[in-house]
Amino acid sequence: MNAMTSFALSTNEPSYLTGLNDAQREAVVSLDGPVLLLAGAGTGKTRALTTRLAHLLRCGRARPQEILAVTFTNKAASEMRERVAALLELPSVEGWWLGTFHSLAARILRQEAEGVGLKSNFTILDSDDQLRLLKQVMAAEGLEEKAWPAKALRALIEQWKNKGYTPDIVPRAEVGDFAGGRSLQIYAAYQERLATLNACDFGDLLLHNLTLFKKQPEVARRWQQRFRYLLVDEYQDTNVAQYLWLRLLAMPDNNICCVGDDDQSIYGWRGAEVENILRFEKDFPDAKIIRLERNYRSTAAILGAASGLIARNEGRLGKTLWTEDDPGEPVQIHGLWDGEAEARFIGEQIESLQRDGHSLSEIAILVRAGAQTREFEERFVTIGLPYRVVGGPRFYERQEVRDALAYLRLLQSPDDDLAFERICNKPRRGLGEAALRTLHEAARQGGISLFAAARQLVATDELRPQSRRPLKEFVENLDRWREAMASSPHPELAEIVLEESGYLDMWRNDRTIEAPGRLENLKALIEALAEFETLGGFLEHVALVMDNLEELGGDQVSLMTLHAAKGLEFDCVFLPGWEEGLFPNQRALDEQGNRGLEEERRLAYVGLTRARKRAIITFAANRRLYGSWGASLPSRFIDEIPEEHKRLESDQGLYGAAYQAWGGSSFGGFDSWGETRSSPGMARARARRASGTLGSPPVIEGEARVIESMPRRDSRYHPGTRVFHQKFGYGTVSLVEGERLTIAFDQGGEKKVVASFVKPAAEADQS
DNA sequence: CCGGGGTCCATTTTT
DNA sequence: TGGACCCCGG
Repeated sequence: MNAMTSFALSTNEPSYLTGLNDAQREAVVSLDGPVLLLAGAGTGKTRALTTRLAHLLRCGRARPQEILAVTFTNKAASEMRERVAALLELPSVEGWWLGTFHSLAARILRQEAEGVGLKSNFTILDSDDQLRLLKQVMAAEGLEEKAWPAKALRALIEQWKNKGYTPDIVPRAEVGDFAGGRSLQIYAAYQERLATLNACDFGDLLLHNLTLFKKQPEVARRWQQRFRYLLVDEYQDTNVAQYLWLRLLAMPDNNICCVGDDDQSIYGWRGAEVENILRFEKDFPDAKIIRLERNYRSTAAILGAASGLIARNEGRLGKTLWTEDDPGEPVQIHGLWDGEAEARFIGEQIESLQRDGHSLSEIAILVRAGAQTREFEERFVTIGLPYRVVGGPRFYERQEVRDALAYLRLLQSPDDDLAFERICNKPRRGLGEAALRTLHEAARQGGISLFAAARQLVATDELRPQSRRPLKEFVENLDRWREAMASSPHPELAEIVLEESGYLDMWRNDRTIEAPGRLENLKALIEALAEFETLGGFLEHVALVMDNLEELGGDQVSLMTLHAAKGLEFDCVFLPGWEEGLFPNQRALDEQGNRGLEEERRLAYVGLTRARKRAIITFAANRRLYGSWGASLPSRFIDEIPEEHKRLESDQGLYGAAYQAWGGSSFGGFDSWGETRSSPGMARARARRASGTLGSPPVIEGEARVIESMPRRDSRYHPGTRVFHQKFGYGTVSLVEGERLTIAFDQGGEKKVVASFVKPAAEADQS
């Protein structure tokens, strides 16, 4: 131990320990041996974890290079990096072994690639590449794609990899009859293809690590000795492969600290094993278990509601969250007539909160399934309430970005066949299917890559001139650009490539509404490129950090799934759609039984505990599902929230009627309850009839206020005016009612929109 | 090579 | 209901 630091420790406590509660402090200073830190929602787990890391260094137990700190997401990793750097007053923690499972495994694998038959510069394929490769393999195996969807096989292989199975050790029982029982054979062929391509998919990163450590114990030993202390975040989300990897690396000293919350395990369907955390004490017999139970986030009422709910689950490790906070308001529960009324109600509540000075960014709507956001979006567009949907398509997954990346990958590694295939005819160069088939044939025969085959082929007359000419030009271009890599900085090179290949022109000439956005994205990509030293470094980043470029909007309500909300918090949280079948989700129940129900309940727990001050649950008595209407029952989870922590806001007996239904009594008051299905038209008519009596403020009131708050009447719009809307693109005004415009959008049909949300098409064109 | 139209399907999602 | 995907016609 370093003399200086131990001196500091013995005389006065390090400053970073002040302000921690007893449990947190214990979590920080219990450095040796296995520690399980059970950290309930909002109990300051990240703080404990980062402080522990800082403490390990400060008291000289380990040097940065000897600590392995693992998270699940890039977001969590960067947050941890920032906080550790801040704690230790370092400019950055560059080079430390702090990252996601995948990035850390990739880093190890780059150093050990030969051990599993790869070269150190292997390519990391994302799931899109993976799918295309799999399709090729399946075709080669003579499987009909229609009968056996490649996506299903990808899912199967992913499951196997999650469990740590290489093709040679997949248990018989795990092989279903997919592809006529040949799934395992295809898995093996797929792995072989990957090896030939010098490529890995995400699952391989960990799997290769496991294989390597198993086959070469001395390599394993080297890494075990290197990492003297391990920190693991969100341990309840680990799958078998990750678990095995951690156990291996932790040996022999088992200085491993796992942080997690069994009650927040919501990724079972993705291979996460709650059992990992439940079994911790058995895995590590001398483990120390520390509970963080003091909550710093929510009111006592919210905690009471959430705790009461989660207590229904069996097989928990058990925690009792408490707070010194005010009881606050009980959780509100509102029954509404249908989804439309629900959206209207929540819209009004938000406007009311806004009037009371609440910031929209402190309000979230958390739904069970992504499709539920739609109804809210429509409503919010109509009333002009700013919102953002969290978790849309991610930046590096966009078509244009992936195309551009394929160009860069092809420069970096000429033998990247998947990249070659992706862009050899983008923009169109007349290299269609026929030409590609010839190329594939030549490549297979010569045992070379597509690019190498192309180079050979253009020197012969095997291809017809219409293909040979553009292919020759393509090959020459690639050669030229690759030469330019030496002299031009890579952002500049990227620009040259995209320009000279005609790729940028392709989008400039594209008349669809997406085109300008795509060009923007390409610009952003080039800017991102500038932040990296090398092209290779950038590509590694892209492969593993499929991040969204954080769009910093103004003051907006957040709309997202419950899953996406994990780890976030808001003053006020709306939880719509708490209905049997929707939430808990019927499919989860059907497929997983009680296990599924418990995971749904944990999801409900996660939802409630996102709220700091206020949580509002709603349910609809009628819900349109897949186009047809059905009556729905309030979720059993509503019933499970302790009485003293909830307030039932019964509208015209709707709530009571529906709610009592759970107790087995009949639904009174509504003649439609008996019907299970009815036509949309009828339901709509009923909804209209009912909305006036449901006690929600009449629609007109809300809209009148919106109109008042408008600066002045905008006379720029008339029927026939061309306009542009941020989300819907271009359209033509068909009706003007004060500030409310009815617009026929070129894509997406007719919608009612507040005038301030659009601008004349002519203005949009200029920018 | 595009788009119209038919068909099928329908949690949750990170790396 | 709506989207994703596929097939075929112009």
